[in-house]
Amino acid sequence: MAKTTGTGQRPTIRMVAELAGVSTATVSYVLSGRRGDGGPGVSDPTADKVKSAAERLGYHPNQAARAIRTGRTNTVILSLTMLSDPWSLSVIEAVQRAAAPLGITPMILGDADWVKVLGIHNADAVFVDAVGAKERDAPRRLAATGTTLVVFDELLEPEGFDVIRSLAGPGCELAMEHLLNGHRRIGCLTAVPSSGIPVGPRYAAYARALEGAGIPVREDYVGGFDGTTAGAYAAATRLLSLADRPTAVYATTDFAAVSAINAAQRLGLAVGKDVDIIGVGNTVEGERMSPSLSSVGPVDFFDRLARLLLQRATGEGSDAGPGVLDFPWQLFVRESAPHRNAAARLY
Amino acid sequence: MAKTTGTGQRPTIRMVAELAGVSTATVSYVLSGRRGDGGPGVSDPTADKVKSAAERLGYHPNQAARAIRTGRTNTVILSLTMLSDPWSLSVIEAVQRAAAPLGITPMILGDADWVKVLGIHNADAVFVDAVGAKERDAPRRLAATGTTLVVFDELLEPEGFDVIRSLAGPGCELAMEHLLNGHRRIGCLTAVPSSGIPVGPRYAAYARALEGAGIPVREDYVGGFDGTTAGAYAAATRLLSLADRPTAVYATTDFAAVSAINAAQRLGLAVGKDVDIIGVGNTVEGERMSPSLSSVGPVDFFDRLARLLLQRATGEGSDAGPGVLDFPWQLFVRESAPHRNAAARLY
DNA sequence: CTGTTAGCGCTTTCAT
DNA sequence: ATGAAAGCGCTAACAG
Repeated sequence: MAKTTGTGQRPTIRMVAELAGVSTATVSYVLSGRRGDGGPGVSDPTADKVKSAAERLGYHPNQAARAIRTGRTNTVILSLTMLSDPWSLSVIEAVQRAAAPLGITPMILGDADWVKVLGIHNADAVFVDAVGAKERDAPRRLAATGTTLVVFDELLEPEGFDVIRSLAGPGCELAMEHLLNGHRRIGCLTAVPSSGIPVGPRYAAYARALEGAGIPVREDYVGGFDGTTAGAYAAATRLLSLADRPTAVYATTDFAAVSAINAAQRLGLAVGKDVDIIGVGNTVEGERMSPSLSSVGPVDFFDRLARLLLQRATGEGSDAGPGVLDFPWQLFVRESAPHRNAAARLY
Repeated sequence: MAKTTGTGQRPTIRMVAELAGVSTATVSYVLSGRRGDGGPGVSDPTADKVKSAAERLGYHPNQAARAIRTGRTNTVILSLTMLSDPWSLSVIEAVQRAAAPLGITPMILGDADWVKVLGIHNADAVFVDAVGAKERDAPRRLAATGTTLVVFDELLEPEGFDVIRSLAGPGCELAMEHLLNGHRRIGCLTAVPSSGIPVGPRYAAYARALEGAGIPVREDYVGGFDGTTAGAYAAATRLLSLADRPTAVYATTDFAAVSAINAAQRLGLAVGKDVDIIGVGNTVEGERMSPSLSSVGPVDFFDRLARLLLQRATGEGSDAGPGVLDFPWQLFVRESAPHRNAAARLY
């Protein structure tokens, strides 16, 4: 078997140049694009020599070195907390689809400690899916030192970086309105911080909607959990095991709603009949499961997010500077919480 | 509010040097470690000047530039197909735990196209969780050009890279033996390629074990699916809806087993009683769910994998060269497929 | 059309 | 104890 490759070291542009009998500049030119501005600028014979030399050596330009010169890494970073959440997978999928044709590689950062990492590593653009309470000014600082950021946050104002807002509040109210049209005993599943008190606009919409309907918030109807699938499952089981269990459950994320559906079925309840369950986020997982999950979510969210991120990464799209991107929300009525009317009320 | 940061450009070591009134060499020295070999080599006053200058500028050394000099990126790449699989999450978690104290950042590559990416981007070490049929020689090529690789594969031989084997075959036989001790109608859930024919050692163990027990493989007992959670759920539903449904289900991955449990419960079957379900992989998700999932899996797998990867990344641990790392497997009997004896047979 | 050269930000001898 | 300077692999002016 021919030993086609070499020494255990990565081939450099210089080795290619030597093997092809040309200068490194020519190699760089041939491999990375046009020279100057106008005409062709390369002869076919030389180009071929270079290409075959590169091929033989298994040469690929060192991105770190290229980055240091051009300032571009051909990389975008996705900082994703909760990788197990289908929402994250949808982000990844959409960004990958959009990045591939541009020769840009999406790298995923599962680490919660994105602030430190982004201070050190460079990417053409970075998406951050959650800024914690202690890091509210980190995006501004990072943006000031040259990091191109797109953050997903309901409250942050754009200061040198883009903010994506999903308008979850109004969206979640859609979900609650849907349930209130047929239910009065409505439970809630929501991830809670260690303090134990529910927070965030998605939970707020629950409380506000109940209040608006003149229904007091029952503490035993609020199932706080730790953010894990197992936790959601346990919380749902507790809710649905109550003597006067809720006839509907509003979950602040789709994945919690999926856990609730599984828990309900385990308890022998017919979802969409004995109990209605609605989620938030409108993930494909929920859409595909059986019974399919009713949910609310932004329209065309992931693709537009991906488009913005890559536009920022490439610098293309002569759009205006950083700003806010809002997403209109919509109600997706499916099997787990069908339409109800007066005749089909569960109370 | 004081405008502490500057121009929208990342501060360089030169800016720090100027602000501190020292040379770039000194800055580099202060911030990255000892100079020379022996004695201290830095005076406290200068060190302080440098540190405070760096602080004020929000300076962090540019990793790309550092990489080009040192050849180290302080990065490991995890190439993970099937990010939704809890197995992948366990890998990520373990590697992050092990990498953090070393100042190494794990980057996740969700892209299936790892060969191309690894040819371009550098990392101190790379873990690859699956090599497809068309890429069998890619690891060797990459290793020859200087990439430090750890691949997870049952068959590949180490040629300049490490191979991790889980010895799934013998492990899966453990699972089947467990089920055969109480069942004769045993179904199988397994992801199948587009060809539609089940492959791989995990499925082979199923067929072999049945054969060994003198039980023919029934085609309608083999639930092939597309690798997604939803697909596994559908396949399990089909299996368990058969007139003479299997009394036990062997799933070639834990996540498929979890789907099977959900499907069984949806159908009103008591898991661990009416039907036994066992998985492969022994993930924490399975362990924590209710009923807890019986499974087989390697012992201490993720931590040892992480240890090896980071050892390769740092070059520490004066171990021998690349080789094969085998993992002994073990049966974990939990609620979804309890111990059975002659008296408790379901046939 | 091709080669020479400077320099990106950083580390690292080697002088001082 | 500190600084000057070379050079990592690459790209981009500018000559030729």
